[in-house]
Amino acid sequence: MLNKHEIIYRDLTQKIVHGIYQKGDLIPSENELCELYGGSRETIRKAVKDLNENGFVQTIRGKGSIVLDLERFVFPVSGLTSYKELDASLHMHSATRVIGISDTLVPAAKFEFATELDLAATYIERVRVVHDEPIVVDRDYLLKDVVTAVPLAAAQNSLYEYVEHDLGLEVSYARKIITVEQPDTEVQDLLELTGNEPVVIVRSEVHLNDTTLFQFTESLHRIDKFKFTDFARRHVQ
Amino acid sequence: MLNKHEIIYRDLTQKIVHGIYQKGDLIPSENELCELYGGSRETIRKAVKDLNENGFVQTIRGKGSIVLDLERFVFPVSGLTSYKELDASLHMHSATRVIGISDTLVPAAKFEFATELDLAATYIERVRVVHDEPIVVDRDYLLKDVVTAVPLAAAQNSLYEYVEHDLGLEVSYARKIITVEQPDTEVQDLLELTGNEPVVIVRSEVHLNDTTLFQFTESLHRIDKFKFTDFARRHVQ
DNA sequence: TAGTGGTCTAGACCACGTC
DNA sequence: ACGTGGTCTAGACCACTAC
Repeated sequence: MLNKHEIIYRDLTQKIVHGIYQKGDLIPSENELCELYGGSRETIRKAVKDLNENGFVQTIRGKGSIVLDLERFVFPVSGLTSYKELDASLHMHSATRVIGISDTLVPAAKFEFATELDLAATYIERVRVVHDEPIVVDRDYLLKDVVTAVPLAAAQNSLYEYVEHDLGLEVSYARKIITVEQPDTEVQDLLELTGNEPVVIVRSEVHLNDTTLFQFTESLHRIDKFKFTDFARRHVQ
Repeated sequence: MLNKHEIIYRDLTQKIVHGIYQKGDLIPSENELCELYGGSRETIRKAVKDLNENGFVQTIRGKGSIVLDLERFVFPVSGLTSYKELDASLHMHSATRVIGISDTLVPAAKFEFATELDLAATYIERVRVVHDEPIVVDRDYLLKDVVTAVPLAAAQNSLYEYVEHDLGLEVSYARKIITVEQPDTEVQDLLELTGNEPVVIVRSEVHLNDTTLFQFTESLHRIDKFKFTDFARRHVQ
């Protein structure tokens, strides 16, 4: 069940995406939106705030909310979105090849935020293939404390769908570190790297809603296929 | 003048940073905060929402807001923060070397979001030096339509301070694209690159509060010094 | 001056966690 | 049952923009 402000948000984004409100237009004023959707102003304002934060509109005091030029859907760096979801929203027609699932300990050396040692985990290694080219190697460590086992089908389809839908866990937030490094030989093979190119590595530490540490992830991207985008707002400290 | 919810937000962040509320603790409940700060619940909730979004706490329904482990201050990828501000908040002790200021047209080929051609701009090229090592080359194009001239002192100190404080403009949002590419020879020289290493390039298109396009930026980072962090929350589409 | 967004309030009802 | 956060309301006052 969606909240009222989410329903309003979605309706407005749809109207922007479908050109009912066009780039440069003002969307209806907050008071008009109150009448249109039958909501109070604070509720409408939550929806409009989300439009702002996601780069759909720019709100200007005394004037209104202007629709921005949105050409937004390339690979996002920030955010916490599963590969499966990206694939769906970007229509990438990508395939996933599962290299292996096994039991290991989390390699604490790789994850500087890993404070505890000898964390038992299920290790999943996958390659993302787009147009027959390997683009990304994903290495996931799901902590045994939280997820006891991972079926192959979940790794092939979507880990997050399994974790959230089947297990009923709520993935909530992550800390990420992005670097550029020389890959090990296994990754060189998997990504079919010929020269000595480095790869972009996004390492993250993912937590559940109740702050439980649940997953470490390493995504290794071929640099020639790496193109991330971001929409940022200025918040002065 | 700060808003009430901003004052409350700052006070709470200070208490977390200084350990008055420690990692794993619950901060006072929203009702208690209402009494503590003499505000209504929606006002307190705005402050707490900001704490969540910036990774200070995790709010759990029926339970409270738990202080997270914060080791947050490395170079952020997302966000829109000037180098000068990063320098100050990270205590990087960096220096800026201004290579040149001149008049040019914006090289539209580099910025795929640059729709119009032949935009007149002031071009500023700078190198950021930390511990005597060149780390980043910043290339800024400030549109002549908005900023007629840039004094050398502004380039040496902080462009954003000049633009926001002296000119009274409000920098508001940006679209960014992050890639890894081979640099041109000038950048190789400036960054003292010996081999054939690529660089990380963050290109952005920056707008003012009133949606005016105002600046194009290209930041070229040495990959061995590149380490970005991010705090991300999951928002399911 | 009228309309816009920005902030804040006091109160209501609900869903969830704890005990 | 009680306290927690999550949502929504109706109304107020202010600051800014446009005319």
